[in-house]
Amino acid sequence: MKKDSGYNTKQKEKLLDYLVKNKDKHTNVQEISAYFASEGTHLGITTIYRQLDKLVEAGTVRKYSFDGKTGACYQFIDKEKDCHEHFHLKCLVCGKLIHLDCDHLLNLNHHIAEHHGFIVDPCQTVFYGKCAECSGLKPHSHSDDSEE
Amino acid sequence: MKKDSGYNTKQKEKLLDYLVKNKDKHTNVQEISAYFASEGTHLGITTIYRQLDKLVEAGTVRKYSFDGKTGACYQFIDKEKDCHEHFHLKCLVCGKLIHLDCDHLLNLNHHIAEHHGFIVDPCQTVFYGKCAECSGLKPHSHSDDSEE
DNA sequence: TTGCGTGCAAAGGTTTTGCATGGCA
DNA sequence: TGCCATGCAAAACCTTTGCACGCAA
Repeated sequence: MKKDSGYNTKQKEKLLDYLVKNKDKHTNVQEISAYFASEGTHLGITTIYRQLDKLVEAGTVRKYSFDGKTGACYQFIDKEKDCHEHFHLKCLVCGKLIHLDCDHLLNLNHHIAEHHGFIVDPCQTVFYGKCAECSGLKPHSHSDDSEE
Repeated sequence: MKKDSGYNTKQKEKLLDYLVKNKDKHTNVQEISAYFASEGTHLGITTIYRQLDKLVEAGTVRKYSFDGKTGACYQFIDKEKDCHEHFHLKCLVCGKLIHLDCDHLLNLNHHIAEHHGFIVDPCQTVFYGKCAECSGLKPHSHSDDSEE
C-alpha cells in the first residue's frame, strides 16, 4: 500500500474535508464538482479525479463502479469505525446506503470461502434491493416510480 | 413489466441467439459487436444497445453496470432454470461468472429481510472477489486488498 | 530551487440521439 | 400501408492524458 505521499494543497484539504463530511453516503465526481462550484471554490475536474485516485490507492477512499450512468462513486473510509469488514446495502428506490454490521454476514464470507472456494471482497460488493421504508415494511409515503 | 413488443427482425433473432448461447457468462456490447463482425454478419452498435435495452425492460436480459472501464455487461436470463433465485459470484481477476446454488445464501436473504428489514434483490446483486483458481493457485501473500 | 499539484484542453471510450431508409405485420 | 427497426453520424458523458504554470517543501 502506498503512502499518502504528496504535498498538502488547499484543494486536497478541501476535497478530503468534503469526503469526510459525506462519509455516510456515496458521492461522485460531478457531485463534488458541483458542490465546490456552488461554494464559489472552484476545483478542477482533473484534480478531483487525480486526488481521488491517490486516496483510493492510499486506502483512504473506496471506489464503487456499479453505476454506468452517473459514473463511479466514492466514499471516505472511516478507519476508526473499521468500515472495511462489513457489507453495504443500497436501496434501489431511494438510493440510501446502509452499513451492515452483522456477524451473520461475516459468516457468509467464510462459508463461501470454505464451501465454494471463492474469496468475496466486501469492498467491491454491494447488495441491491429495497430498504424497509421503500418496501413497505415501514410506513413511508415515498411514492417514487423507479419500478424495475 | 413490459411485454416483448416489437417485430421479429433478423437482428433481434441473432442477438437473442447469441445471448442464449452465452448465457453462462457476462457479455458486453463490444463483445457482441466483435462477434458478429467476425461472423461476417454486421450488427450495428445502435441496434445492439436498443435491442438490449428492450430485452432488459422485458425481463429477458439482465444488465450489470459494475465496471466503468469496459462498460455494462449483459446476461440472458434462463427462466426455465429459475436463475433468479440464486446469487452470482464474479471473479475480478479472470472474469469468470459462478452461479451459486446454495441454501445458505437463500438463508442470507431471509436473515437480512427479518433482521435488517431489507429486501435483497439477487438479480441485481453480484458478489465480487477471487475465484478458487485465481486466489489459490497464485502464491499471493494474503495481502488484503492490494489488487493487481 | 526542485518536483509535485493544478487546471485547461484534447483525446479515448461508452452510450444515446437524430434522421433517413428499410423491413415486418 | 403504417409503424417500428436499423444504422450511420453526431452528440452527450465520463474519464484519462499532455502540457505549461503555480505552489509546497
